[in-house]
Amino acid sequence: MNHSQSVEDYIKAIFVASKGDSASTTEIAERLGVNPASVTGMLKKLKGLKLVEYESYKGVRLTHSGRKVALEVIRHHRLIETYLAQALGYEWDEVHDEAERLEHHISEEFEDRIAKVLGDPQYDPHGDPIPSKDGKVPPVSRERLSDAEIGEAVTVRRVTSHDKPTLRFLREKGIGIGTQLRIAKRDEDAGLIIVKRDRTSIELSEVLCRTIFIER
Amino acid sequence: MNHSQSVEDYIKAIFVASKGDSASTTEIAERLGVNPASVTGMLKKLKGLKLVEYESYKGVRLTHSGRKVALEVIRHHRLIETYLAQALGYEWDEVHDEAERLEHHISEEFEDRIAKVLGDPQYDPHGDPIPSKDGKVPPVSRERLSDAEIGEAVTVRRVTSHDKPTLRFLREKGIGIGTQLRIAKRDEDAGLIIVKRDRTSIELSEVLCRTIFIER
DNA sequence: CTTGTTTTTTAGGTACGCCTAAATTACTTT
DNA sequence: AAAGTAATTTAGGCGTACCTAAAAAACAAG
Repeated sequence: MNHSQSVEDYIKAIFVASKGDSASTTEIAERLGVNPASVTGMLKKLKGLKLVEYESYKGVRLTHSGRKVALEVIRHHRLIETYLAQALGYEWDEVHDEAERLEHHISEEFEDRIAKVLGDPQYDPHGDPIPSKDGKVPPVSRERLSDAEIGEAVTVRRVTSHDKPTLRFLREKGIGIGTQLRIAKRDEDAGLIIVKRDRTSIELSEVLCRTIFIER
Repeated sequence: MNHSQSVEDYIKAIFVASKGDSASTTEIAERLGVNPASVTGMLKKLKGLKLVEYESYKGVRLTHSGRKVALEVIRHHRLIETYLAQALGYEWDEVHDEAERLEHHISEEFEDRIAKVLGDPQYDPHGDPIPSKDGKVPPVSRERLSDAEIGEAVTVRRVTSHDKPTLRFLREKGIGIGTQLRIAKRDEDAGLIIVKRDRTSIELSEVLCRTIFIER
């Protein structure tokens, strides 16, 4: 039940890499900034811990208990991010690194206390869902800003790009979770979408808009 | 400027072990729950990092820069303890372990933010002084409750015992930092000191009273 | 179905921080 | 000053998690 920081990092990486099906050694290696050869070694260890199902050359997937570990780590991460933003005034582009380091070192007690102070939040500052203690993941929007029609009024619910400069850019433009936008124009050639927040118009790249999830 | 958790733990242990003069290998080993042979190895490493002055069989002492590291780690530890107590409602007997793990993993940014939220506190929940960012240590009382005279009225300023059951006992008796007490009686034979808090009288062992520092 | 490319694994090695057992140095006592 | 005891260091190992280089398996294309 208690795993090394490395183990937790691998499990988390496997969880996000294997959307549904299984994850490849290479992708895990890339996510962790580690050599593929090192991943192979760790996968064998994780198999021994019964956290993954793994056969040479066939990819990995989390076991039930591996998935549980992943959700716990992600819960820690997102709760900490939320706490940093709400209680300590961090901006949404500043929370990730701090949470990344802290997530492995807080106790159950600490987790419970910050969750309580925050009123058991369901979403973190990026709109990412915070798994509950019993492993339930709150629902998320699957509609992308990039798919919205001209003239539509939408509310920003989630931003999956965690790139710092991008998040800072959005913040400076006054766009965050809960912001209301209207699609004003699209420039397909330049790959741009022009949106309006109140009366100000903002140019967003199509690529960025694919990471912004909305409610109509 | 950035050290491993082990290095930080050793430096902290050396700092507290070497009150004034130099620390012995054995004492450091005991404090860290580690084999003396392991300490020797680490001391050589620390010497290479210029954090300690060390010659075989002669004991260790921190260099200027080692002392700086120690004060930083202690600042982290005590700030976190204070934060846990003030912002998250931890009791003074619950803060140590959590702080011990977190102290190595918080950023400067985090340190600054919690210090600010707390209003740059000078003392932690046990009354231990919190070194300032530039390495100044606030003054502490050197008068022990065990040395107070019968009839004297005193205020508790610091408890250096960090033993959990002891701290819990004091808390349950309503004794904490800032509590006013009057020395009612002494039983030298039994090694007891009877104090009064408001109208209730409390029996404390002489040994415990030597870890309680007061203001008269 | 064979060849070439990509992915993955094996083999061998490094750094860190710990361990035990044995040797050495320092300290104490007579 | 010698002998015994205690503290410390040396020597040799272990586990974790990483690396590079080389071998092997899987995949893709003609």
